[in-house]
Amino acid sequence: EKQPCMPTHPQKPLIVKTGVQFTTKVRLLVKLPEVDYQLKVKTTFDKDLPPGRVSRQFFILTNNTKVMDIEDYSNGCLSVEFRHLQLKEKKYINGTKGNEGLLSVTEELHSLSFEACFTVQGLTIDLETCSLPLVVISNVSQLPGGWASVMWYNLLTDEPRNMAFFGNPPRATWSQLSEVLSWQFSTFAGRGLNKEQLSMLGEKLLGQHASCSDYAVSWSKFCKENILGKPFSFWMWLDSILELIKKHLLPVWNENYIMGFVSKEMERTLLKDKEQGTFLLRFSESHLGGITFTWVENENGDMRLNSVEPYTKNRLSALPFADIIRDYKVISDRVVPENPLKFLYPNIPKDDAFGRLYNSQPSKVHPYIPSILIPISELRSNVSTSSPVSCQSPEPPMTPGEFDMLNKQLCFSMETKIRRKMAQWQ
Amino acid sequence: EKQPCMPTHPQKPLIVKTGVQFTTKVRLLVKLPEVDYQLKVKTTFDKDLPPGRVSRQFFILTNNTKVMDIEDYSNGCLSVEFRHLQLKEKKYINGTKGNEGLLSVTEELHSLSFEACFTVQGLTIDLETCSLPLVVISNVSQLPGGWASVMWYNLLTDEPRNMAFFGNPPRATWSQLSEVLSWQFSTFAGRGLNKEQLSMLGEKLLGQHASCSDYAVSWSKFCKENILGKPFSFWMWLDSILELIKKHLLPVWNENYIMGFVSKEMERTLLKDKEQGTFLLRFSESHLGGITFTWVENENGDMRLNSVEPYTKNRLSALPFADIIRDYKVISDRVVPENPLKFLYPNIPKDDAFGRLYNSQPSKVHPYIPSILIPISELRSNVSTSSPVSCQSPEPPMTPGEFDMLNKQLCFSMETKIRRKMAQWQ
DNA sequence: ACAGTTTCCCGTAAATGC
DNA sequence: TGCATTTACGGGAAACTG
Repeated sequence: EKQPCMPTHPQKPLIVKTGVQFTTKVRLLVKLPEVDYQLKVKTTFDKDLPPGRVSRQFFILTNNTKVMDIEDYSNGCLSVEFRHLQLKEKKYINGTKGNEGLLSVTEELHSLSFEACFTVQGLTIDLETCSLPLVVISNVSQLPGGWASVMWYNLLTDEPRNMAFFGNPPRATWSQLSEVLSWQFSTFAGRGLNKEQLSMLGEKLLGQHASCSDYAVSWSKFCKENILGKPFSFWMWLDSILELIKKHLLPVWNENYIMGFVSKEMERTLLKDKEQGTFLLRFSESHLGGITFTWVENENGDMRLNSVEPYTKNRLSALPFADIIRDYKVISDRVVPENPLKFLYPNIPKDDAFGRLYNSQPSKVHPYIPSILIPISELRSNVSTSSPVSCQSPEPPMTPGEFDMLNKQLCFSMETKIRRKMAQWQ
Repeated sequence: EKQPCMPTHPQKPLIVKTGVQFTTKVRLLVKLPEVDYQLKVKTTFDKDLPPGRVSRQFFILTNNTKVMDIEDYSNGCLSVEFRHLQLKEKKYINGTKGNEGLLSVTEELHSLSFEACFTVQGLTIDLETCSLPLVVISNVSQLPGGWASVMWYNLLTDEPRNMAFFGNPPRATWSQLSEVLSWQFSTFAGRGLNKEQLSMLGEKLLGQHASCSDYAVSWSKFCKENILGKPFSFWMWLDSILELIKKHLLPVWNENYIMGFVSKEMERTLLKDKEQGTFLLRFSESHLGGITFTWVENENGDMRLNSVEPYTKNRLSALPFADIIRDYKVISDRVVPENPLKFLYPNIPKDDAFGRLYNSQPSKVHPYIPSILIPISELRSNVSTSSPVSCQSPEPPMTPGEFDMLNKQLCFSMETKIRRKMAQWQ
């Protein structure tokens, strides 16, 4: 009967952080016969606790009762918006909390309930509804995990509230999952993932099953288990890249200049026959939130690929990425430093691609001599010969595989599906 | 009878930030005849409000009563330490707050009171004491202003609580003030200011009165009025330098490699006859928290001075200052870049001075080519001839003047005086 | 409109709990 | 002890408020 609207973290609905204000809205969808008194709505957190096991418990710190009002810009239905709500954890419930130890806090699902009661023609009517499952976090460091839960839940079930969802979470087919991943990039970074990029992600996540778009990925594989040999899971890695783009690479990403997700084999294949100075941009697979460039160098007729140590948010906040590309220099044995980056793959002259994105340095504070930071690599001749060519292209090999790209229509319908669901709560 | 001990911001006692925990301690200095019950102490914020005018009002959020205990490592006297105290502002006292509009929040003085009551041999005895004046802030951005107040108060009065002090604050002689300033640097940066540095500060603050160490500086001049032509006061400027040192320049400062405070004339005098490549380090006078180097260049037999655009905390957190000095390069018209910094004034070879402070780059993440940031200035030949030599040494001229350096003994006695006072509360 | 002041809250670091 | 989770709070920015 009523439609509640969810609290939102910046662009991330259904995640609430303790001690941070959130907003929620309920709408009464049925038209009531004239009610001559004001209709009060009360919101409660986790009203009906799941019977047995109880994990963390929270309560709403601030005032949780408000009167419904005729919605401004709408068909005159009643609605109420709770603002400045804030969650706090109940301490010392009864001894220890009975969490089964299997679920992490970001897999724990909660909900907001809304209740109202009114009398019409001697009839007392109780209204009640509640939100889609929420994830409660206490620090933004838990946001990626929480968001993974929200995505998985809404991707894989239509149940309005299955609080035990993560007790035995269903798998997602790669076709479903890749759609959501691309949607993440288009929503948060402004441009989705293309077929090739998704192909590399599929290989990374599925290995030998990558060719099968019906292959079902487990929740654990997606978000809980670490990538083999790395101290982070697939989603943590991907989300770190999303954050890097949002904060430091937005224009470059949106111009489609970042290939980003390329396997080692693919990189070599693409650059093999290219002119010296051809380069591409891709994300680090070994570290969280890093971007590097790989360029073609010609050494006595031998082609070889070099990659720079990845740039992370710290360095990028000192120096925008486009400027890094403009100014990057390699100096080998007291020769004049040279910028090895000439053509963005396949063959766009560097300045044609990045010219508009360069910063308008230098700064011109008069009596001073302007100074900029430039990134530089120093190659000693012994270093440059000590590593065999096969080691020059960094990071472990990825088995190439076929990958069924989702067509645009599917992609949109997915987007619509999630959007529709989210929209119910907005 | 009792000695309270003050809340502390990191190293800055007598300043309390709302919503942030602080600690305070009270000691009973007299030995009481055996008291067979526990002695409760209650602490109250601003217990006796000054009668008329009332400005902001605060209260202690957390539990404010505790039982005195025999102090662990001491002569067995009673003491109690309140931890996790937290201040919150009372809102909507009675309409508007009656602040006279003259004092800023960091000039508003407050205090903590401590009360206890006990009966001995039928006699009821009330004990009460209170703290030195406190400054309450709501954001760390107010810390410099608050600390200025604490310094000024404790420098210029021995009254234990004169809450109206800043209604008409006394002046400080330059001799008193310079001692405190030097003490600030030795306390927070590990090395005080020498005679020449204080001389430059004196000129900056006093102008033509700089030669007179008895000249009295007003509170307003020190902390409230902006420096002529600048959007900040003398103390805000100096404190920004202190912060810069604390966060980014500690080893360089403590090695005494930063001359720091040098007037334009003095700089020119010092460097005039020096060898090409001689440089000195000084703080920016035009911007908050900046450091630059000025070096000697020889151009067809003409000496000239160049200064680099000052480095501020943002750049220094991308690149440590010693590395900047090591790597700085000037490139003019496609010549091989050269580092113009050779000898730290007067004539210490650069690497002798800074060698130990260089970072141990590069980082060696194997498959990648390591990359570092280097600071670089590009000189176009037309630029380098367009500005007359007289403009090369930046920032407006400072009238040189004589300055009576405080001798070391005075310096210590000052330090002792403030320390003694602070110690009472610690 | 605006400046002084407070609130908000991310992101890092430290503390806490299990 | 180590890992998961929460708390603490500096710092930049937005919101507030006379």
